[in-house]
Amino acid sequence: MAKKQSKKKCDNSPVKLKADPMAEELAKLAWAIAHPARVQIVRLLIGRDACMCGEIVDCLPLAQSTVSQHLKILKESGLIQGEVDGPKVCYCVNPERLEQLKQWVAAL
Amino acid sequence: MAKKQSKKKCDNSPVKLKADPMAEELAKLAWAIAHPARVQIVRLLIGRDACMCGEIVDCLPLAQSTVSQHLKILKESGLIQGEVDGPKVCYCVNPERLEQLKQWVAAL
DNA sequence: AGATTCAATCGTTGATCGCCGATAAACGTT
DNA sequence: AACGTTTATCGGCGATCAACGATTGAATCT
Repeated sequence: MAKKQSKKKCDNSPVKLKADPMAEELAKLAWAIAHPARVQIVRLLIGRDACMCGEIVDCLPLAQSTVSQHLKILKESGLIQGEVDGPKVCYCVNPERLEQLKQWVAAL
Repeated sequence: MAKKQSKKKCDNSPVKLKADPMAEELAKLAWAIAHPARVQIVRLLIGRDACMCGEIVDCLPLAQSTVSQHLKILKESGLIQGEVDGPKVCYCVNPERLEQLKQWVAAL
């Protein structure tokens, strides 16, 4: 039987969805804020423009090493950046990257 | 010296940042799209309004069971919903939830 | 130099993810 | 009732996450 045409792919493209670089980038950014602690860190930094690492630790019910891990993840995503200020480290958001996240989500 | 008052907590609240329900909710939504495959699924559903599960499977280079897992995660986040249509299941985005994600991210 | 402070890193542990094949469950069809 | 189709779930595997304490590294202050 002619039967199952239901085997048609989406869109009529014969191949799989190509590895979408934008999907990967968005996923990476979303992953950065896919944890309550990281959301709070980002919002804290946005609200204060800049913040010492120690203050962030004091604001969260987590160990210093754990917070440092989250900061590292956020830094790797590009959402935040930290510059050394003497013995301390001052963190702040990367506005462009944050804007990129906002636009990509808005464009969904 | 009067010394550095830098020992001050954030905001001047003596306690830790309270468990922020909004942060958890946003993290949950972000987590839903924190994987390239799930981003592609969401975009696919947005672009087509609705899509059978089988079609989604055909669009991704993943096993059927894996796609089903991703769909389950997306469903649990509320971003998509699926209604049974005979032996098949028709998935579609939940516009309100998607809008919520957009607004929360935009409000960052 | 020595002591102190601050932050990053290391090493460990338990939980979860992401993937798969295989199996089960739901439904329509013959 | 038996079959085929479609989707969800189960079990297993390796990899990664999230958390912590302890240690190290860098910079400042006595």
